[in-house]
Amino acid sequence: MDAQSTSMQIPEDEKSVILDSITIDCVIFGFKNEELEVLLVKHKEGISKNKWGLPGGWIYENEGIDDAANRLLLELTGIKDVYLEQLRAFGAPDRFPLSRVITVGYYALIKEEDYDLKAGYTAAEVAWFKVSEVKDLIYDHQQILEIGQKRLRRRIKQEPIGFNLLPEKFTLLQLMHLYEQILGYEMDKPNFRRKILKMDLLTPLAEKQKDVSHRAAKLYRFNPETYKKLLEKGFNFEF
Amino acid sequence: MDAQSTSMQIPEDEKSVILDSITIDCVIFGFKNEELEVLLVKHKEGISKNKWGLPGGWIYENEGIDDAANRLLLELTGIKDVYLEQLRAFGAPDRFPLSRVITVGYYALIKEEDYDLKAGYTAAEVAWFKVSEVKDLIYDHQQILEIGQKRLRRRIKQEPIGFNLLPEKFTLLQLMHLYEQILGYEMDKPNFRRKILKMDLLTPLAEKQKDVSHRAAKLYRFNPETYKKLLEKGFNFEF
DNA sequence: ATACTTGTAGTCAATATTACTATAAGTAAC
DNA sequence: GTTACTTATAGTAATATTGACTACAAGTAT
Repeated sequence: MDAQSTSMQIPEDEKSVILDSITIDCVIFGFKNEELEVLLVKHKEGISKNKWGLPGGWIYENEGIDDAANRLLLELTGIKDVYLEQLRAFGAPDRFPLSRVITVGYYALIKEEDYDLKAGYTAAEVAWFKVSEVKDLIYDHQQILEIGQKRLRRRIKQEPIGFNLLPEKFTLLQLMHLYEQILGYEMDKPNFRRKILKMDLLTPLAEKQKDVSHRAAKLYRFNPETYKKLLEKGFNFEF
Repeated sequence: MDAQSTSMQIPEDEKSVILDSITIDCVIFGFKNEELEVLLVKHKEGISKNKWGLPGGWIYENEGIDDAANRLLLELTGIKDVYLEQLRAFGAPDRFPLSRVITVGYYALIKEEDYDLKAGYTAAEVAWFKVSEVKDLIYDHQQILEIGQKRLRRRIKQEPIGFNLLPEKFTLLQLMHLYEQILGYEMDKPNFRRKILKMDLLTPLAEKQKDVSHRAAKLYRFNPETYKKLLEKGFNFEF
């Protein structure tokens, strides 16, 4: 979202407290039906009317950019304490056609189950899209999305951040599918299982999957203590 | 370098063509005498007079931020085509005391031998410092430096970017020392040699080291073709 | 000639990876 | 309930990698 695209919505007296040539845009990833998804908003006004783009907004003058990104995310999705990391600044001189605006890209990982579409915008304006099918976003948002995907791919190989996309309880196969989806290649079930279990990162639960038409798999929970230890020591999630 | 700190140096008629609340700051790494170094400049005017900070500057209104970073680097060091990558935007509301300025951090790797200190500034204003000894930089530059180090540490484990810090011809031990310096731990010589040679990333030269008071080591050159192949396929530089 | 320093080669046990096969535990169809 | 089907989970075996070493080569300095 860029300054001019929706500036009519901002009352005059509020304009003075936001920075006017820097915006924030968020790539919000979710995972549903074995597919990586991204949350997009449809612009209502301005030159990008009726086109889809990344959710974003302005930074208040007394607010840090990370704080601004967290606030925008809360305003949009109604959830807080999500995994959120800055991608980088995007500043091609012609990235926004009406004036020189630099945007700071962020990417977030959320559990789709926790998220209620109606919390912020109405359903007509915001929706999940399969990442693989997204195209023709406004401005340079397609590029920001790509950089976000690239970052996610890198991160997931070194930190178990994938857990932010899954429900609390999940099966090993779900986790493996998440990895396959993000990394873009297939894996071997027994090998994946062995490697991830040896890391001692998952806590097995007494529970099992329900309502599946085949042998129910054991459910696991992510073990944050081991995660911390592994982070300090450094490790490799390559499969 | 922030807007106000040296604003007196900019003629009035040039002010209009730069962006006024965004700057660029560069962490320029070098490697000399087995130590990782960083290039700093001493501020001459403004509130940070006589204090050391990262070299930086403004972005022209018709210039992309990556272009601006490359230009600033050329102006400062006289060299181009260096390894340069954006770190991220730094935007704490109080990072610059006089006004709200967001800076975009970059980090560069250069071969110190290629660099002539006198090309840009005079020797009194710019100097190399051992990274381990740098402290009390202006504003949030200490943080930017740390983030730069962290990024370098990460990158060097996945891409052989270390070559950008070494001279064209180098010995295996020099390369290993570079890794040790950046990663902060010691390595085993025979094992390092074996692993890196197997990657087929180095081209052995007929030449040997000169003027050393011990057995001269063979010199190697970096092989860019293998590098490309390895990058596509993905690999691990962990030692 | 000897000590000393660094380069380079090689060894070997432990561990990890890869590509599998095999079996267990369920559901669904007949 | 027996059979087919699906997914879960266990195990195996060849191969490659790692990590901690030893040994020796090739120079310099005394």
